[in-house]
Amino acid sequence: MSTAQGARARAREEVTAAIKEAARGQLAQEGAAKLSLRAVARELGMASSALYRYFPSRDDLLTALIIDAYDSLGETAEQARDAASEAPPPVRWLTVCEAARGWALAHPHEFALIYGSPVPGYAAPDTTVPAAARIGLVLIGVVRDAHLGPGLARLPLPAELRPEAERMTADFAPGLPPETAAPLVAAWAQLMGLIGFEVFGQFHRVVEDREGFFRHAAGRLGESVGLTPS
Amino acid sequence: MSTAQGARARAREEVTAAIKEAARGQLAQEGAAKLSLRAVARELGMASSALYRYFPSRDDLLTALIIDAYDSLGETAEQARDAASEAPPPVRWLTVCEAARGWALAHPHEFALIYGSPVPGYAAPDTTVPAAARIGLVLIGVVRDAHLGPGLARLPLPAELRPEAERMTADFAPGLPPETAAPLVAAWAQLMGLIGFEVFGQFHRVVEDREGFFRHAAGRLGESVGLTPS
DNA sequence: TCAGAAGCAAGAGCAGTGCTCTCTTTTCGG
DNA sequence: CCGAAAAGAGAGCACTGCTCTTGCTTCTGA
Repeated sequence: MSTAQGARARAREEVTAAIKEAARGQLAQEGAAKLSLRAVARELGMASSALYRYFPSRDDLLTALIIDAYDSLGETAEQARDAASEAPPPVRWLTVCEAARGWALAHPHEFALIYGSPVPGYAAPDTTVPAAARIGLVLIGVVRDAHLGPGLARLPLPAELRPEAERMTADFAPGLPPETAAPLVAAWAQLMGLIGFEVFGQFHRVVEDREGFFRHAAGRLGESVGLTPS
Repeated sequence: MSTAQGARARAREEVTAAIKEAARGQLAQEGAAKLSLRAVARELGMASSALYRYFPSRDDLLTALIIDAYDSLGETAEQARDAASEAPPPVRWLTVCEAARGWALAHPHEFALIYGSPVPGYAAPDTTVPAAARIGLVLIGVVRDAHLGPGLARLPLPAELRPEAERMTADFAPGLPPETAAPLVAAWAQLMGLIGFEVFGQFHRVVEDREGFFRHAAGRLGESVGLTPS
């Protein structure tokens, strides 16, 4: 945002970016647990204490990296959606899912940062929420497009879940039939479960044809939210 | 195993158990990242160096805790299955799923240890594999029972995934129709995705009726492997 | 314009960590 | 009973996050 607002502010932004860049490099090599402020400072040729002018603590640096990771994943998903804007919704759904998987495989430690165990304290701070929502919004958008067209199947909804489903649609998926809200949220979590198992090595000696397996599973996930293949 | 084999060996087992017990306590309070060997030693009133007679490194202690956590979850799942042995397979599936969720909510840090980001190095060592498989075997067993009875729906299987599906059934789900193998593995990963999202706070301000939402999602997960509700 | 305020960098230092080494004590087996 | 093996204790190394103090630079407002 507001650039060219004094040489000092620009320098600050540049140093901040450099710190995050170096930290991201360490993250990719060693993982979040071994990310060291002193090593980052060493790589940048500055005193470790100077680093605290930019991030008040190690956890704050990690939080910044978390937000960046959410944004990076979200942007990847958005690009995949836009690139497949001509395709029918089920294909677009699969494209977005595969883009998310590809991003996670390319950035395993960043994926672990956002969908693995939360490292700082216990729960992630609220500042991460908007960035975290991006990929969810992409998935919702694909389903909404299908609903506006003719291609969304109706799903059964147990009576006791109806109030929750209506609250969900009102909160973050307006214009969608309430029956799809819960399956959509579930599919979001399940998609990350599939990706996480692959990234974290849980499929070791279990799934060999990872690509084909994921295609199949993600396709069925799309069906579970009402996207019927042609 | 081999107890009463000399007082020395028994003392060793006791100390080993005490170390793991104290470590588990720290894990539950602070999380894996802040588990400190020295703090464990302090709590037990022994020198930190003495601890290395029992675990050659911090990561080895963590690995032991990982195996115990897998076993604890597996045992919980097995008990739930046995307690519902009279119920029809779809109900038993749901019972096992809910038991897994309950265990994870009761032991969030242990869940994070096994299904969150792998802490030591990158991938978990092979010694964890048998313990990790336990809950998977429970899920397979439920579906197999349904197959031996009349209650398993046939699923479509894309031709390009057939070899992989047949390898899977041969490897760890003999006697099951190949079409269910891939959905079963996917359901396993997706179940942990659902639980993980709830445990890690990803459903914050998204899902309110967690219990009902999970019931619904887990039930549909059962359907996705062919378990048709009565 | 130019002093004061604010921002920035650096170094020393504190408390804590994982881990290794050496030394002493205890315990077991032949 | 005695030598060997196991266990414990303590000092110490290199590292960590973080704080405090000390200078220096840049910006700002009277």
